Amino acid sequence: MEEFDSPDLLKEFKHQWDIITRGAVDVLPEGEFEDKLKKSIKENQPLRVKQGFDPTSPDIHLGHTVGIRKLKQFQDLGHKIVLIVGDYTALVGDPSGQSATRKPLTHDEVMYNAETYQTQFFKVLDRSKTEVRFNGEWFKEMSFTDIMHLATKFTVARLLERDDFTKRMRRGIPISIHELFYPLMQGYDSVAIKASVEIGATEQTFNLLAGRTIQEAYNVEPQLVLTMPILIGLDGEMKMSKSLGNYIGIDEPAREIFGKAMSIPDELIYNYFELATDATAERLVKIKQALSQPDVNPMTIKKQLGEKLVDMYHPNGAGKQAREEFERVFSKKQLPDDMPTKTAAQLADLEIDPKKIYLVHLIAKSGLAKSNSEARKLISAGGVSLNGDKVTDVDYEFELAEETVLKVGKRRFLKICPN
RNA sequence: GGUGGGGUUCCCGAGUGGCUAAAGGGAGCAGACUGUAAAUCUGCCGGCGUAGCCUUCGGAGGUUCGAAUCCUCCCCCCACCA
Repeated sequence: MEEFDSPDLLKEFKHQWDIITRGAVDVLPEGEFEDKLKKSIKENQPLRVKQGFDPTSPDIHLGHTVGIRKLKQFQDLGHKIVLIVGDYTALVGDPSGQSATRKPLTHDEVMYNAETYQTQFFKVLDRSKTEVRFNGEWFKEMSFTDIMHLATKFTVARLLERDDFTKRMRRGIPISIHELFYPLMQGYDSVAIKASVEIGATEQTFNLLAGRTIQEAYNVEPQLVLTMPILIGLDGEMKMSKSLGNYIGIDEPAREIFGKAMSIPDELIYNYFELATDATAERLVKIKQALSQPDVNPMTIKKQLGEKLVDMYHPNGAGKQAREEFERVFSKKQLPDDMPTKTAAQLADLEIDPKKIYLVHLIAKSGLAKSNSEARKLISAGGVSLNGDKVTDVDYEFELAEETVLKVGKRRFLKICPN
């Protein structure tokens, strides 16, 4: 244990420790973590806190923000944040939590995603205090000998003992050799940037700990590991992920963020407050209490959640506005404030004749349905209306004479006007 | 390397020459009821201006009037053997 004589230092440590461990699942190894933090404070030497993101999709969602917001807390405490954009690891694909090999991305896709990632990161983090590194920086320099050397640091047995691999083996789903390299690559990132702490979701525990092993093998002081809970997606079952489509993207319009928040199962309300918002400990206690009272409709609290989430990623006041709009559109079944609009000329561009609009085409070509067949199904299911009048005739055609509002399902709108 | 068993639509899984765009379940979408929650019920659930066509049963060829189904080669998974 470090000697910690000054009460000021001790107070600072307690303050930091409290913030850092809040919401975390594991802090490994605990004693070592405390010592390292104390040393950092005493010597005024910030920790290098790392988290990596593979730019496999263009959207950062609330699931990612669980880790990013933890980074932000470290940042606010004066520590150094190092974001790794995994341009090379993305080409391999992290097998964590995967039931099948990820499909490889092209370099162009990766670079495009990496670009949009960065702007999204800085909706939470302070750009000027963040170091962003692409891991291609070191991987593209490695020779085959270097790679083989890296591969000697880990045994097959250790890699295969992971749950993800065990499950895949048992179910007869292929595992490619290159996927075994993922933890090694992630670990080597920690060597390259000399990470002192790495953050990740609990499913990352193996990779994070592998980082320690690799660092030691390369004579770098092993990093500390901090794991955060996995945020459950909108379906209430699976982890939030882009590929499952059960996510709230931080770049989404206010209305979407709010609407999606409203669609989560009630049991997840507290969870979202805790993991995805900056609600204070006192606020969380109040929320928990309110949710346990039978006379409180969880919907009201869910609305607070939606409002909060919108405010985090949109200008102030957007949350309230989104809530009001939601109430207007869904509770009172009125029209939204603003909706996508197409003029006669724009319709003509879509090859729709404003004088004789074939409803099926209008729905499909304006993107309110994926295909004509889909549009037809929606019409015959009674999910389509024009100016509030339900249309059930699949062959319906009409002339665009006045401003008309097309509604498809509960939440898709399109306004079309003659000029 | 050998022998045997497998690979079916988003997922699981039935189907072993035409009746098969392919049973059933799950997921999803829409409708009713609601709080865009849950539960329940109903409909849809490859594409095309709905008419027959086109695409789809690991991949590529072939047999046949006709193939998810038969043959050949290849790829992948599993079991046992080496």
